[in-house]
Amino acid sequence: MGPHARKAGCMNIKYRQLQAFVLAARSGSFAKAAAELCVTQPSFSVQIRQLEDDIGIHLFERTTRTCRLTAAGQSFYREVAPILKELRDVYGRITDVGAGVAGQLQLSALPSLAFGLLTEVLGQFRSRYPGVRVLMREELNVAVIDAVKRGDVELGVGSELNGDPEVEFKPLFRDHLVVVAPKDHAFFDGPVTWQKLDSYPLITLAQGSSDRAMRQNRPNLVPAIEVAYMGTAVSMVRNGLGVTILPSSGLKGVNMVDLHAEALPGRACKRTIGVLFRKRATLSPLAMAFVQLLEQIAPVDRGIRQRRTERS
Amino acid sequence: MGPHARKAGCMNIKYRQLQAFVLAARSGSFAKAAAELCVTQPSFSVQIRQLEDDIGIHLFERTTRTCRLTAAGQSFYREVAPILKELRDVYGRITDVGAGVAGQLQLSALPSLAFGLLTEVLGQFRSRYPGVRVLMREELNVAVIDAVKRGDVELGVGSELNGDPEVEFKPLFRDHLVVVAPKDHAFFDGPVTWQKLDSYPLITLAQGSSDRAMRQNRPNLVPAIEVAYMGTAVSMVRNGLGVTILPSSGLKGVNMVDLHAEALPGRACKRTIGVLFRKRATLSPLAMAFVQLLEQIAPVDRGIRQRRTERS
DNA sequence: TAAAAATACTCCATAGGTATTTTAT
DNA sequence: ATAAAATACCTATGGAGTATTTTTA
Repeated sequence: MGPHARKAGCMNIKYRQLQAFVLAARSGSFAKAAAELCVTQPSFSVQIRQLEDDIGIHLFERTTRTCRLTAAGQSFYREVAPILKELRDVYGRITDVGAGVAGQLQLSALPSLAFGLLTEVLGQFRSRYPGVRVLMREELNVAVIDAVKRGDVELGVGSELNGDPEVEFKPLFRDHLVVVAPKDHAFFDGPVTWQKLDSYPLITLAQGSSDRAMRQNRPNLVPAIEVAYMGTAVSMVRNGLGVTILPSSGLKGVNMVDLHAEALPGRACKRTIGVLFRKRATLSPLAMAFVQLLEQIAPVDRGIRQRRTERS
Repeated sequence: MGPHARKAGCMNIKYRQLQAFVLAARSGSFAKAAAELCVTQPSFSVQIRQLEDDIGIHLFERTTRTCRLTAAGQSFYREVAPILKELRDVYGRITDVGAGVAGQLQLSALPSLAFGLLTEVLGQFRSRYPGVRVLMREELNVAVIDAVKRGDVELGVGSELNGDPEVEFKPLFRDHLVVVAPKDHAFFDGPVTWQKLDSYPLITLAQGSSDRAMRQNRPNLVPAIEVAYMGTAVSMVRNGLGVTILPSSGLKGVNMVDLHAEALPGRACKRTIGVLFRKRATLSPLAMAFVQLLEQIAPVDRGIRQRRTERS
């Protein structure tokens, strides 16, 4: 300890001393308690003695053979023991969080990703960290970035968009819009273009990247049907109601039997999907593990996607 | 730390680390918190770092300029802060007890002593330790010894009687029975004897040392009046109802105006008054202080008593 | 006599200090 | 440029060890 150790209100509480006291009070023997604390008996004796010196009162009435609590010791025990237990519990919990066997991971992702890729990643994540609660929000890209920026979630998965100065972006893979239609549909006779979409009933998602791209590439295009969920759109396509535009990353999560998807050229049709997190925030071990899993799985995922979309 | 430090269930909680964490969380600045904790900033930084290492999770999201709690840090703070406060409170209380500014002193004394001597001692004791609660029982000598022996009270004041092996006795002064009568009473013509008591109406206390002595020295003596309190007996004497026998130590507490007291010879008329406490129980600082005061005041007290009783 | 606590001492880990560097505002 | 945190290094306290003594049941 330094030259001017004890100043205003600095009380010299030592956890070990209190722990030693509680153990001794419980077992009624210094030797036994010392064993429980994994220290030698002399060391233990010194701890108790120091605690008594610190607080200025004898807690044990002892001979060399026995030790029993004094009146003060009893009341101190009754007060301290439950507090120490609470402290141990809380400390244990946070340690569990540190070890990844407890805690929670809050993340926000694009609905298209939540559907396919993230479901897979989360599956592995949960088997690795069964005790961890995952809170996943599914929202539009701007909302994802906003949630990350405000600290509502630790991790976001989506595109960087304009790039916020407070948000870090770690790219994972390229995503592109595809047209989905029945396998033998006339749409796939020749190259896929935005113009061709004028000729068939179009099913679109009310919001999202495909909607945005459509407004940029073909502003006058009027969708025949607008739906909220990708699954709904794809199902309608399978039943011959029309064609739809989806981000390639979302395909994995939907049933593509009898359907075919092909990349759509044009502006705003490609984007880079990645992980978003607060700039210079140290990621929790859980978040880091999650990102690592994402990095492992995402490229594989992209491989599948390209095979599908590049066949024409 | 020794060779095999960390065994079963030994978690390495450090009060200082937690205290540092709570302070930093509160002030949002390591430097400020370090000042509050009366340590240098580097030392403080190290503490926080070590806590984070111990629990395996980052509690602060920090740059060299700022530090704010991570999500885990926030929840840890909410859990730990109140526990630490409780701990400080409890520790503060027991320290107060140690310092004698709080706590309680339980004692048992003979009624005759409680009246005079102990009232004086307690006056000084209370002015020295205003925060200490004193619980005084007034009871017969056997009950005093019993209370000490059973640990109901820490200190007893009375005579040793037969001497119990579990009870330590520390003599203070000699006490003797005196006859109390009006100043000019015929009783004081010539030496005081038990025989003479036959000739005057006797007022006695129902129980206690005077009663016991009477049965030994003059078994057939029948008291004219039996009362419960010394004050009552003395008042009756002053009003000419008779004479009474009291222990000299009790005289100080009663109004002796117009009265005179003189020592009574015979068996069981003298006894040594002292402090009683459990053998090899370490006395609390409060009890020790009390005993010290008793030792200071008791001899003075005895002096007064002797002057009064030896005048004849 | 044996068992349990206290004492004496030695040693190393760690808390705390000072000086300095880094970095974000 | 400045202020705050991090780093590096040194010192000394204290905690833990072993060996021994004391004391009482």
